Amino acid sequence: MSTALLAWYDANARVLPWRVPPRSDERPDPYRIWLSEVMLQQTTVAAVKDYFATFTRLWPTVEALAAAKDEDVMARWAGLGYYARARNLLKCARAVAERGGFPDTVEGLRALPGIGPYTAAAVAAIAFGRPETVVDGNVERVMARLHAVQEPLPASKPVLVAHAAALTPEARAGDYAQAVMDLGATICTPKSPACGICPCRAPCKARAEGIAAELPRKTPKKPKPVRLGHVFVIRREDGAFLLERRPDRGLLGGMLGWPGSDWGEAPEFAPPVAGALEEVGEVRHTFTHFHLILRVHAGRVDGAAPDGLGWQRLSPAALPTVMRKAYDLAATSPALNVAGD
DNA sequence: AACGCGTGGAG
DNA sequence: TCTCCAAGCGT
Repeated sequence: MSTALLAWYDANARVLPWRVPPRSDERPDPYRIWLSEVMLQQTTVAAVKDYFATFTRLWPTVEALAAAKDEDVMARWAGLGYYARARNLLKCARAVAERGGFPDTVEGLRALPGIGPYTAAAVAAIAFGRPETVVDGNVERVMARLHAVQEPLPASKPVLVAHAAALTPEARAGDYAQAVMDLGATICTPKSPACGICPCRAPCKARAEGIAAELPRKTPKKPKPVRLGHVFVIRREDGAFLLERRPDRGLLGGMLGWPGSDWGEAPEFAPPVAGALEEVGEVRHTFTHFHLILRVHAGRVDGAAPDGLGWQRLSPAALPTVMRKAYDLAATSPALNVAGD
């Protein structure tokens, strides 16, 4: 099994910016492997590519990243989502720089901020050649199909991990891990797997039973409630905007945002500064666990910034997506007149 | 253990 | 429009 998969990988490995081709003499850079793995947590390759290029250009080494300012790293992460990753990325980089390099064992890696079972195993296997079992969503899907596991996730996870461990080879564990992930991304896909060209079709039980596309089963998710909120996009005559730095914990933690109401059924709201503001419309955005309708108020106002808020020049790219949507709407309205002067 | 935590693309 | 989902982690 693992032999056939490695042979397939040798011929079909995707070319990725953080990856060293199979059978190459080049050793992967642990920093780049770690950075890519953190960015790829619950995030597609397509979404990660530009961010990876920017981060490695600005901060080519873990020491450089460790020396970066928090606000710069958060601004560059904006739009990628799951912002706790960026906060933990910095904590981790500083811990690694302090100790003089990445640990080369799963136990050492696992102790670092933002590195869980998956990322620790992936870095240990890919960057350090250790025979660790790497289990991500792809591996779960491939194992569920190979062994026709009917039990739904997440209850079946321990069984899938055991199957994955039984198949992990001593040699080339990093290539093997990447091979399963490439297989899951290109052939053993969630919706319509290409079983006809799969290097693992011979031993695959789900394929034999004709139920590959139905596995892995998953326990149904809860419906998402709809919440309502109000934000104020306020611009001063000199072009500065009134912004807040959100607290480190919770939704959009550590990111820039527009001042406004809580988000709920019918939240109270009041402008943070007095002046002429008008409601310019609403934007919709879906988070992991709720839908949001955000009413956007905008205007040009001067005045002292209340506690917790500050006037600053704005690069819209530094905003998380929901806040950038509000900005984009406000920027097209006469109330803000961004283009007018 | 179950839930909170983003986003954009595919179907 | 809507649901699902993509190389998970922290609490």
